[in-house]
Amino acid sequence: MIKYALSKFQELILMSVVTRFAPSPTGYLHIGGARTALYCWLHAKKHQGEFVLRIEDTDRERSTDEAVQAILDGMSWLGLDHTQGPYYQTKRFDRYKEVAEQLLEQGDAYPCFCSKERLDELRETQMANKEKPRYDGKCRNLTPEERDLSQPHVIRFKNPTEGSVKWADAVKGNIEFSNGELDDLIIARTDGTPTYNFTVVVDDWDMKITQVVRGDDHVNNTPRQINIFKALNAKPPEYAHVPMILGDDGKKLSKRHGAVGVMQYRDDGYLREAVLNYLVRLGWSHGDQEIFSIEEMIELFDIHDINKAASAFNTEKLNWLNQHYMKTMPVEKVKEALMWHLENHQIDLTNGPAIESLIPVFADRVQTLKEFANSIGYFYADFDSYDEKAAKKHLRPVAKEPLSEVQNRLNGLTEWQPEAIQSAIDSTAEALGVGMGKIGMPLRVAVTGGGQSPNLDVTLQLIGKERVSQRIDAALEFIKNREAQS
RNA sequence: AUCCCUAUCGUCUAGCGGUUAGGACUCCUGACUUUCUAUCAGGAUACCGGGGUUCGAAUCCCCGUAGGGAUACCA
Repeated sequence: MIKYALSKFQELILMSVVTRFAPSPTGYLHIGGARTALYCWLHAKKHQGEFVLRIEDTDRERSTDEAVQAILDGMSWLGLDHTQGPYYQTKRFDRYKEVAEQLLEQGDAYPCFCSKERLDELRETQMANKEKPRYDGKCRNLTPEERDLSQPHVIRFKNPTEGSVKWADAVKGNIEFSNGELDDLIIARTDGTPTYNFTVVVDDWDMKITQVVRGDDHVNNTPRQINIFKALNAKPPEYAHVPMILGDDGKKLSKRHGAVGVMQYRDDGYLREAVLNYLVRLGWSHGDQEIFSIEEMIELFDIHDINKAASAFNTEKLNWLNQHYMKTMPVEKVKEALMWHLENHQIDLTNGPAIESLIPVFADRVQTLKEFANSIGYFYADFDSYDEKAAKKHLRPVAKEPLSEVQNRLNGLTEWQPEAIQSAIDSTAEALGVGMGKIGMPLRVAVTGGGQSPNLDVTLQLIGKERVSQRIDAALEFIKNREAQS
């Protein structure tokens, strides 16, 4: 007990956890990035550590302010708040330059004067000879006299040629690369701007990142980065390379798959709780548990339990989770998320029942908030036409008598409550000697305009007594007109 | 071409040398029912292939196969 408490304590002072999410602002925050961000956030939260947001915008051609905003929006919608940053790499150029100088001085980097043309040619010959394309080190051993720094040049990192780089990846396990596979990568371009593999190392080092959680497309960059860390005499962080997310069809995620930007999920009517729960379970698990509150995620999450294999995104399961949360979350919380969609659908809440009373009755019949907003129009506004099929089937001359009879009984009610409404309907069916189907459906179509709705008792109650009576009148009128036409 | 990674129901996954291979989504059947749902109860479906190691392999090793990633003055 004491031993445990002590080690826990030591762990805290010895290495307080710092994770980072480091997207490049070339587009919206996509679902794969969101999951990576969630894992980073969870790991930091679990260990009461720091979560750094860093914008990797060194590629000025492709980075945009809109994309930065989209990423910020996505993160904040999901509630993945950072404790540091956002840092922008473009604001740290001086620092990168300084470190590059250091490497140059140490002899761990060198200027390279090879032209792009020569490099392209080199690559082509190597490909033709079925070799792995890589820089041949032409400028690696130039003498100081041979280096004319007034000429255009890049700076390359002098990668070790012998031995290998290995690390224990938190998700993939032991990985080893032979240095012979690596070449001397460019750390500064001709215009002096730093490149990715270099800035990442400097930043992860400066920001004291303890766990790098990122997409597994970075596995191949890791040995290069570790070598730079070594040259800088710095300790590399722990790496956790999470596999990518595939589309519904098992293919690489792309625009074809529809909702790939995180904000699109909000627009499509998903609750952030559902998206988070879905994402955490996609590629990570804790036994058989499917439902995780944010608190449970933080408590139970462990980067070592992340799955090694890529996983396909399954909208049906997301839908199920979304409905689950609509059914189980406090009504107030659901309402909060729902409001945006109601405004979108131009539903005037002043002209109908309290939206809170609709949430429990609709939560178990729709899967998204969008669908929700789409289904409740008749509580707030009169409709000017019926669903064609439903009307054809149920608003027929035979329905006239049941409709007027039930209207009479409903009008006579002193108490407009589900029980009373239900008994009015029941007694109508009984009095006329017909089944429920003969009265229920015409009534449903009359008051909702369509063939689907919650139970009639609550539906009628929520629509309101007066409105129900008016709509039955309208339905009777509709039937008469129809009779006259045929 | 080379290097790296991966492989359990259709999908997400549990499993970490001995299990009737478990759960969830989806699907099917039944119950409930005035519609659509929801709910409850059943059911179907999986260890990529081949070799080893072992008394015993989904699990460890090797070789294939398939998929993915990387080999940029992108990140």
